[in-house]
Amino acid sequence: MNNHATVNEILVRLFANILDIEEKCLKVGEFSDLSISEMHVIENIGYSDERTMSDTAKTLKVTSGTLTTAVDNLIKKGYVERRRSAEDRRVVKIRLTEKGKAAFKSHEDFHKDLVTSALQQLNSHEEEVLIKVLSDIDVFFNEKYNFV
Amino acid sequence: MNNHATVNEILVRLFANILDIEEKCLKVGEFSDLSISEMHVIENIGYSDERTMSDTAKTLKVTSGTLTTAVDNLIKKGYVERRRSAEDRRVVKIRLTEKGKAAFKSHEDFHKDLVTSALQQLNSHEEEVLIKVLSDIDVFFNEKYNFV
DNA sequence: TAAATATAATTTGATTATCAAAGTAATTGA
DNA sequence: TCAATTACTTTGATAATCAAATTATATTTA
Repeated sequence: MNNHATVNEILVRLFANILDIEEKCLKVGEFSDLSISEMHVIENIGYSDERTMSDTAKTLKVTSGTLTTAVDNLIKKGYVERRRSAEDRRVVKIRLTEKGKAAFKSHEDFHKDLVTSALQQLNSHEEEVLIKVLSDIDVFFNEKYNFV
Repeated sequence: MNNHATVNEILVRLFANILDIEEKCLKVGEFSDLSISEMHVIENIGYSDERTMSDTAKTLKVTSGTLTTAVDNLIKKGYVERRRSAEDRRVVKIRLTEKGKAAFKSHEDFHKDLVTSALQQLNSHEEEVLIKVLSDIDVFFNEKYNFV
């Protein structure tokens, strides 16, 4: 029970810290004209070659109106391209430009670096446990709060 | 190296999920007139009996102007009280009202529940490793990114 | 197959969170 | 004592977001 309070405190702090580190590092890097939420849109598109607006909005958990304006801005800044689908002309497909891909890669590298730094602190047994624990928690949250 | 990619993916997903769960649970609960960021202000004040505006702004990492408007709204909604310090009349002290304390407790309980749920998945050895690992990472981030 | 319904995206109008810079009032220190 | 500093608030601007209305297209159904 005491442990739970500890974990809670550490998690709250870790959470705030990570968000903060991400934001500050973005602001001093090559792609500082991107906000965190714009970077999250890029991150979301970047894992696929091409995505529809509605799928992207759904996984980002924003309304399609919100995504439309976000994508408008990313297009203006040269990170994203938009085209209408030929099969279903209601559908709009978005993909990263070369600049978008570079930003995606840079953000991925930052993430990897963060994780590598963190894992370097651990011995191989701890690393194994951490991975198991994180997967378990991930699965569990998806089940328990799947109404979300 | 492969592990790092796994940890990265899980963390990104876990992060998004936790933020989302927090927001959605807040919206269906008793204190649904509070936004997440308002709840974070309450959380920050709640650990102390009374805090100054500048200390609070600093730990929340927002400007004092931002905090002033946030506190204005929290006062309007009845969660926070503000008074000028007698010792130094430039200083403004804020504290939670009874309603604010109730909201704080409710949010704490939610956090505890989340952590308890997560920890239930683990045996005691795993739990121990998790706590050590989280503390190590927390300390490490504070050192590595303390420019932030 | 024409009309009704559903779907995908955008636009509109609003709110909230945020910042930087300017302003106000109180305190400190040379 | 008055210039500089500090603590906070106000102002004016911008980002991100939503819900609801709108437009265009596709699907279903009578």
